[in-house]
Amino acid sequence: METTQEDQVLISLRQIIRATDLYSRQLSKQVGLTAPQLLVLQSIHRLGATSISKLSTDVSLSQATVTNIIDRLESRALVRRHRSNEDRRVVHATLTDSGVEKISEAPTPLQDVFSKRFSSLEPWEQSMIVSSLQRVANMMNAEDIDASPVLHVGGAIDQVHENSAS
Amino acid sequence: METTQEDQVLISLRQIIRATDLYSRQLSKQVGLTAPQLLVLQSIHRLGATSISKLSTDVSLSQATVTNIIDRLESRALVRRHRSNEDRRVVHATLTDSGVEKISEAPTPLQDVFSKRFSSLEPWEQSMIVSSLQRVANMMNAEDIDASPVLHVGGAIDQVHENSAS
DNA sequence: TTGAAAACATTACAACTCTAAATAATTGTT
DNA sequence: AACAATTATTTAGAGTTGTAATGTTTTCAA
Repeated sequence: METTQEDQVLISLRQIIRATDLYSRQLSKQVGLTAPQLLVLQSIHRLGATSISKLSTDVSLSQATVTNIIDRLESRALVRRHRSNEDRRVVHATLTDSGVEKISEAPTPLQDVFSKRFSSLEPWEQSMIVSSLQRVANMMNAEDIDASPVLHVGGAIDQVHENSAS
Repeated sequence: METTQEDQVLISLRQIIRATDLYSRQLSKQVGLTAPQLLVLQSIHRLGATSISKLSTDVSLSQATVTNIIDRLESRALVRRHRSNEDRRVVHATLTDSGVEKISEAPTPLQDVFSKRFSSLEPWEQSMIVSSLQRVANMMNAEDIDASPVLHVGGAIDQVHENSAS
């Protein structure tokens, strides 16, 4: 039986998902934070005091999951919760001092190896990979997008808004 | 603040992982099987009576996880276990009749939308996506593979087999 | 042959993840 | 003002996943 292109997609995806998970656990040992925890922390850092729901869409996790993660972060005093005054339904999360500190000492949420190798690729290669990933993500979420004409492949690749100007 | 290419990778990845998870749950409602369960079932179908460890590398999951999944499959009589006679350490898993039936009625382990849209892409587009995914997977696993500069798309998959006895 | 090391599988445990239901607060309608 | 509908978050419950520890069986060497 031969492997189709689609099979290859599936295989790669599983490997990627697994690698991501393994790295998360490794991270947890080294820094004391799992990848999703770090992700949420960074998101709070970036967005300022935001609602749980905003965080949830930002990191692509359900509200319940974010609540769960914040529970843990709060119990370690990396994050603090307080209800908004304008709208007492919403809960704002902010970083504590140790939360900020923790972020600064933490590595990337992606494998270091990956970062290193990825950044050493040619810009066009990076773009190709990014646009492929985006296409896959898009094709998977395509419930609403029924006939979305977007994504003209040619344009997608040229879309290099980042010029590695280091 | 600007999003780098690497950020884009991370974002897409999270979306893909989430989409995969959501689909798995949807599948579970429709067919009564989660994606990894289906995956394991198909793997047994394809490989014949194999050991747990072979299955585990085939579907990119840990042994413990496969054991766990097989527990569930066995309790539903989709799979049967029996110890090998040649080597009584290993456990073989085989499909029952209802297991085979289940497979035939199950959809792809990937979103139907995805399959549909992916298969409607031009061959070169498919190849580009596959090779991008493979590169990502490889860059993430790159512990052993130290300086492998090139990925010949065809052969890339076999590389992952090797699991170093350092 | 016997004992140590290795290989295979399972168990125990902890984290993550989701959906659905429950709780709390706001908004809109009458 | 009171009640319904909506919005935001949390809780409850179940499945997936991995590591570490455990129990078996095999292999190998003295």
